[in-house]
Amino acid sequence: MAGHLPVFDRLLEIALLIQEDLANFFTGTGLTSSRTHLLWELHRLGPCTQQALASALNVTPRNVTGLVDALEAGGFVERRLHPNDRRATLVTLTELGSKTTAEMVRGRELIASQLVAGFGEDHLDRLSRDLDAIAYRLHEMVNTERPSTDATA
Amino acid sequence: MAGHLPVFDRLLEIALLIQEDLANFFTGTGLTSSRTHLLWELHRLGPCTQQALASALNVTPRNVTGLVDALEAGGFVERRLHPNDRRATLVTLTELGSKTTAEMVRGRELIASQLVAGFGEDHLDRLSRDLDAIAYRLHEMVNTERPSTDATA
DNA sequence: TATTGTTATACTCTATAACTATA
DNA sequence: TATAGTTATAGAGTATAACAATA
Repeated sequence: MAGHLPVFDRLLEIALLIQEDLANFFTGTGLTSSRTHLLWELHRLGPCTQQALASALNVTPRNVTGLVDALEAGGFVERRLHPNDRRATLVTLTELGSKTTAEMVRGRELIASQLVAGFGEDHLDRLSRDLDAIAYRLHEMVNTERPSTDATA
Repeated sequence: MAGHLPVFDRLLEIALLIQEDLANFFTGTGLTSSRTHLLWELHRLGPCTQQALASALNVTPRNVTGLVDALEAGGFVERRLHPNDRRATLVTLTELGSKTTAEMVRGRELIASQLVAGFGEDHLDRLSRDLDAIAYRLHEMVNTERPSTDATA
């Protein structure tokens, strides 16, 4: 019966630490976490429209405008003409942007490997499966409209 | 050599989902995540000064002023006179605040148990230990000034 | 002199609504 | 008519700096 809270608390703690750690990692690049996130999606998606970024980041198009403005001012991305649609802009990484995302990839790998250094193959597999299960259940919980815990008035 | 990235990615995913889920849980209470966080710390610490809250939340005292203003307006907390120090205020939970934090405790336990439902005792222990190790390493990473990954210019 | 909380100011993220230019 | 991106406006979180009251 006991034993599940420690897991949850650890996960929460880890969630916060990962954020801190990642933030720490990018301090000095002049990037906020939102801008970092956009840059990361751009790296994953390749050049794309602001609409696509808005969907990927789950924010409004207006919000993307602001983030792209800032990243453009910082020299990380460029707005280019869309070949087929003159309404749209194609947001693309500049050289600095590419260098930065390459750095992000390396940093992510470094942190990832340090996190579980010394864990054997089987150990990693087992842990991965557990986390898979947990992530799956969380997805379910998020998508299931919470059945109202009767939060009082 | 391979196998650590999945773990990291899952942890990141879980981190985001937990946030979403918790946010979801408190939608309707009219509480933002920052205010929820303050309420939670107040629940953990008991009545305390804004300075103490600022330390606990790792934000500036000025920030706490704003959050307490909002929570006070919402009827969740009260500012009381500090018995020994007339400069300070003692922030305390109102009845509504206490009811809300009690709800938070229940919600946390519900989520926590659903997360690992069906995991046996040994399984939970093993997982807890793994997460302990990971949290420990993250603490180390955050506290160790990143040894400069040579982020270029 | 140091500390507690506040006012003043500013920046970032975020959202909605109305508008322009395309499609 | 619908879509892509923008301007206008607003609210929340956060920070620094200056200031009042109190220690």
